[in-house]
Amino acid sequence: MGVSRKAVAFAISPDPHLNRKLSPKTRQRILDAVERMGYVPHHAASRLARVRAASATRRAPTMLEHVAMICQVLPTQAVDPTCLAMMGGAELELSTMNATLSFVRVSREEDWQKVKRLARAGAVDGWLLYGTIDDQTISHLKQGGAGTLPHVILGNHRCSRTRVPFVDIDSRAVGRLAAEHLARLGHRRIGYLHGNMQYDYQQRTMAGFREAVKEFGLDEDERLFDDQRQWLRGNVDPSMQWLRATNATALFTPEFDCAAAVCGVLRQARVEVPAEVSVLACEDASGAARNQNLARIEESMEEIGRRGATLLRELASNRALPRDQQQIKVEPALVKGWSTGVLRTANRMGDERATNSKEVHS
Amino acid sequence: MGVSRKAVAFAISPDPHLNRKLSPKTRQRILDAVERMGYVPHHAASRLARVRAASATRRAPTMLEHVAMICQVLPTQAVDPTCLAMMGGAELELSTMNATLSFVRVSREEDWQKVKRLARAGAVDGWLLYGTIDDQTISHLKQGGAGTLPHVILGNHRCSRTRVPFVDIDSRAVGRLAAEHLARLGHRRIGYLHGNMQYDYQQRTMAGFREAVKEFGLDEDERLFDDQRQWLRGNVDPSMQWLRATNATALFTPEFDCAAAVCGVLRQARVEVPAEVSVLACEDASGAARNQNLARIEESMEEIGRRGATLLRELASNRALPRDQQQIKVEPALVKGWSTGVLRTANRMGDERATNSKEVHS
DNA sequence: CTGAAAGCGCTTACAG
DNA sequence: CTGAAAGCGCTTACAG
Repeated sequence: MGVSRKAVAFAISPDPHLNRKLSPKTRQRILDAVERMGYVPHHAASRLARVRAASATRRAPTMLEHVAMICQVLPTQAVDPTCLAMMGGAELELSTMNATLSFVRVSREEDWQKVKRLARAGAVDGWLLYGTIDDQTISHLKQGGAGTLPHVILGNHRCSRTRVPFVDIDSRAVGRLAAEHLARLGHRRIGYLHGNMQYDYQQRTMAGFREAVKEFGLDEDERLFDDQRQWLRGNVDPSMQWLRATNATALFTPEFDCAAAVCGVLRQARVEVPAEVSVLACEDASGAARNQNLARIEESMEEIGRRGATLLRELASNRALPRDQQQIKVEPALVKGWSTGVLRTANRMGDERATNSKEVHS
Repeated sequence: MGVSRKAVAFAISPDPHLNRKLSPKTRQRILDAVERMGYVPHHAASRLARVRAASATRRAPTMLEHVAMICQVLPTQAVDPTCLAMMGGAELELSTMNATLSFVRVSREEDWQKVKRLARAGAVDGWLLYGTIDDQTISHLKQGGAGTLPHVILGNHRCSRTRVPFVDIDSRAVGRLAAEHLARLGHRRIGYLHGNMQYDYQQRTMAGFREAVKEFGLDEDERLFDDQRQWLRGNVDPSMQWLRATNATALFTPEFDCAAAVCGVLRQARVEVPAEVSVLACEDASGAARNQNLARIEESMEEIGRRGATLLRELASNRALPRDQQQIKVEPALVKGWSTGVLRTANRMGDERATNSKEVHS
């Protein structure tokens, strides 16, 4: 080939810094040859050899090869689509850097031994954290000697420390977006069917919604906020009483997979969507196949995973990343659908039957 | 400590064969000391050193340290609770052997490069396969040089080769169990609300059901088989027409998460469960928190993952495992709940209103 | 710019 | 049974 062993090492190195030491043309020639021969460096060998380099230069390795996703969930809670969507996104991103993603479930105290073990064995270069993450989780991570490795929290968390790196949905923007979209369609009385309000994101979503309601001069009426429970249970009568009493012309459901139930209740009550009442949903963007093309605000759990992996790589190579770049908020996106429409002048419920309303379900 | 380096290596080796070379007492003493000092062998180093041993003895390494779960799903299909439940089970089992589980999503043809790379890098000791697995998947696996590693298919697959190792639910037993349970309660006309019947497991479930219907001398009436679609959509009238026409006194819903919709339709039609009609569901055992304590047949996806990991370990250490031990069927379990009851002599629909029927929903 | 050489932290065959 | 020693396949500092 006429190239040195070192040049090959430079070319195939996952470190772009080393790649650049070769001319792009030479590098490509080497990569082609390597590809042709199907050569892949032995993982354990390169990892071991790099240990020396790391200790010689007295800095931690800057490469992100093996990432473990720690899912801290209750022992009973096995099924969690959100978690898998984030894993999918993280794996997608990591695979472009030839890195792998391991899954580590932590339910009980002693499960942290697994994490400690991985760290001490030098088997992991960074952590992604998902689930009920709080200060205690982080201190667990530090204890095992795993704290010298970079970590990023995915999604909601309850850490009080200000410098904890995370990627989450911009929940405030979700609430704002909802109010804005419906306001633009002329709605003034928007019903807000909220969840249990135990979580931060629920509070933030509502705060963003209230802000926008004020900003757009919509009706500020506390009665417009209702618990989603009655609707989820399919209790038609109380739901309809509330709807009539509040005179809401649009409904916003900030929790995933709630809008379908709401539409079901409205259908049973023969309330036409969107002619009489508009419905705006929230969905995970990757669950697109499931929904019924409702108008919705999409929050991409996959994107959280992707961005988490990217952030982790940056933290691995540059510990002094500015704080605002360590705290990433993923923007939600409004996706149009059949279930919202322009406010009609007289679409208080029961005042009229819309003449050319669309069929509400497929 | 007064023990040799070799003794320590033997004691901490993940290979039980080596562990046994020491007296249990000595081994425990060493393990305690190791634990106290928090020593964990460097992963890459031990892996590399073992390469020599493997090539010297001319056999593949028998240890299962790193397992990758290949999820072959459509690019759009990100959310899949079943997959995560299996991963959880596999990770649980693997963690007891100090092994890790990586997640590799394969959606497009070129994603197989990732698998190939992992195999060539010697980074993986075995594969778990999930998703739309067929003969082509297996040949993909073999091509990358990854075929020398053991693999186990989790759940449903379409491989025609007879010796493919897998762990799956015993679907036949699901159908049998349903018919048996309802027959014992005195039911003779059981409605079967089936899915799209595209998959093998759907065919097998129905076959098992038909077998048991014959065995228990229940009514064999083709009209008792109905597509679940009308019920899932909440179309009350056609569903009720079918129910009245068939005179079914019990309904079995073999697909996950279908029974709740069926109960909803019955509630709307004011048909009391179980006084007038019994409902028997199918659920993932780990999704227990979700269901409403319906009578159900539980299929444990987590168990599939666990057994898959165990089988993989056996394959890794013993390639000549008898075929019947490579093909594992996990037994479903009947879980009692409020939604099935003993057949009343006169509980044809509408003949009477049960006097002391239970409240049907929480 | 290149090549030979040391060494990463283990495992294990081998000599004592 | 024990200890010293070779070597796994890489990376990279170093001498040429």
